[in-house]
Amino acid sequence: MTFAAHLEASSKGTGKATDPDFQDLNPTITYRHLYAQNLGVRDPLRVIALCDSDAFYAACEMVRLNTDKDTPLVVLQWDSLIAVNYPARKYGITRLKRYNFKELKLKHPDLMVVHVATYKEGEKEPGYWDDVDTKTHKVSLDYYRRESLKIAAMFKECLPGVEIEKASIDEAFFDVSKRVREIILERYPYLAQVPLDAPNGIDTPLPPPPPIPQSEVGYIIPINPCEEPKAEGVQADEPAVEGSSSAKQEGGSVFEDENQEENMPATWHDVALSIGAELIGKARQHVHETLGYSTSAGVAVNKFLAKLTASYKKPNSQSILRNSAIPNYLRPLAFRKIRFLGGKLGSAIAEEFKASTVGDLLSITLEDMQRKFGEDSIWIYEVLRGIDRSEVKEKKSTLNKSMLASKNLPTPITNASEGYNWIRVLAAELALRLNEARETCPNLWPKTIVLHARQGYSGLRSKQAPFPFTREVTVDAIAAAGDKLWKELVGIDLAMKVTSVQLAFTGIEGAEVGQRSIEGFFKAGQSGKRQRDDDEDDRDEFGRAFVDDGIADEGNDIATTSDTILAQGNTPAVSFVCPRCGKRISCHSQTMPSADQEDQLAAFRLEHDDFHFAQDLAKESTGGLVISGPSKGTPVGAVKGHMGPSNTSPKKKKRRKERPAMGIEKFFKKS
DNA sequence: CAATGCAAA
DNA sequence: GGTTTGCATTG
Repeated sequence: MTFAAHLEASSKGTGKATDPDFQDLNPTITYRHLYAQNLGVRDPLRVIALCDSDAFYAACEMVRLNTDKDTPLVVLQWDSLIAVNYPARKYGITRLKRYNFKELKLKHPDLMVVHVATYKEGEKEPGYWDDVDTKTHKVSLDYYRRESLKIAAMFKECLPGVEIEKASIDEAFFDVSKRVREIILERYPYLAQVPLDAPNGIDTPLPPPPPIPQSEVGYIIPINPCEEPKAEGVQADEPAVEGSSSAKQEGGSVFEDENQEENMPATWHDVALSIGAELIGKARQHVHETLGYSTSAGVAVNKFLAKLTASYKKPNSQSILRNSAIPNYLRPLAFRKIRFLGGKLGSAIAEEFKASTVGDLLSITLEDMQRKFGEDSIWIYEVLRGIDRSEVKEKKSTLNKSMLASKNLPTPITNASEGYNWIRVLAAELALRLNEARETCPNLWPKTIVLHARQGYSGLRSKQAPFPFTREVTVDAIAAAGDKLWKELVGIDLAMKVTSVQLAFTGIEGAEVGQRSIEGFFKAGQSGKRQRDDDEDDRDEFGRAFVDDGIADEGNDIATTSDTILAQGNTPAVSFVCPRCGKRISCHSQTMPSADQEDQLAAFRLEHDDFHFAQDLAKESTGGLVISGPSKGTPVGAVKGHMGPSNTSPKKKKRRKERPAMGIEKFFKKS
């Protein structure tokens, strides 16, 4: 085939992309695109997947109790259902309704009803008790968190070279573009070189994709959704009682489309999506086989569409949304189903434009949208047209930045001692969770502790305080800090009854999981960074000599020490000088044991190290622009906003500029 | 940094 | 609906 013919084909043969509402869904893909490594969100071969666990909490309990896969099971939290597995949905059980335990058992003798694990007053660890009472117990989701971590780790292992962003306890986004690109080049080696007769060299469009049938990669959403304008399953909570979705389980290998040509890849991006789906499908299968969790996935060109696609068919299946199918898929969709449009913003938009579907909003111009909802609502405009430039950003560690233990009090408490009692329970949970996290990441500590409380009908109010670093984080220490906050927040006079108490750690930082331990860290700190090469006379900027304190191990000329200086009164200090910037960082405290000070210093050092790392990254992407001077407290986040070219996410709505006179009030009112 | 609010699962 | 989490905004 001549290239003139290719060009002809790529401009004319894809008539579907001419829909004026949906442009850019079928960009020409050239050899340059195929070879490029850093196209990021502009990659025309981008493949993103979202994978979520089916009825996750219920699945966890099934694994824990080793039930048969067909056992109907529900998870209870007090009197409400928080998870219903698919076999149980066949009974018409949904999460929304309220049930009581005995009622359920009577109606369905074979139904397993499990109450979530709870902390009991006084008990050190959560457990599955049969006498749960919201007055004395507190829910524990620890088991689910751990299982979630296992699944994430397995996905990571199965998918080398894939960016993974854990989006919640049961969901993750995958950017498989890189790996897919490699596979395309392996499978279609004739693409590895630009043909000699290519008219535009590397900017020549690729030849047409091979007409291989894509069969085992998942359900391909048709371009023309025949007699089913609304995709079933877009509603997350829809009970699977109808034959519709239960009849076609294992959708991965079943096609209802009689038109086989529909399933032929029409573009190289379609091929890429199929390869991405293969990768995800294999990983999902491995997770299913080894951990026992079934999942559903969506594969599409961006995060928002992947997320939407994942709910097309559940459970235990995956779907692919090709670009050509986007317009017809989106138009009838209730736009409130779109991520970040499900809340107040979504209802404000619905009201403003008297709209409910994506199609209803396509007639709204960008200008109108921005006039009503601020400059940044270009994000909304684009998302309605299938465009989403947000990146899949892998978190550095799987550790969360905050840890919250909370308890709602159906029977409000009226005296301080009850308050302290609950704080102890919450503190016990936090202690357990933090210390567990420290098993894999020893130098981990929360910068602050926060207490929230709701009194009467007012909203949540909060008080926070710095949380000191200690080697052992004890229940007592946390509870003491919590009690102090309680006094500031609610005082001793409980005229207003307390209906909710939450205790949280925030600003949790430390090394990465299983990466650098404290010892390893000192080694890592010097490797790769020259500077202090031959300077054996270790002196800081004040000329004080460093003393080896035994922490840094043999042959290690690291600038860390427990020198005692008397800079601040009589405060003993532990300090080090950064070999890169010469800054001295020290830790002083009258009360802290010196071992703890050293640990804290190690953490400071790590943080400082991270700062340099972040700064190096920033230099790469800003052409050497230094963002700010290094300091003890500068977190990795300093680089935020400089990382990607266009990481447009819904984040903030309106800013700086004058707020539009109209529309804003109702946006902030509750619906 | 402290406090509050929004959104999501 | 209850229990988390993360993020943005405002002071």
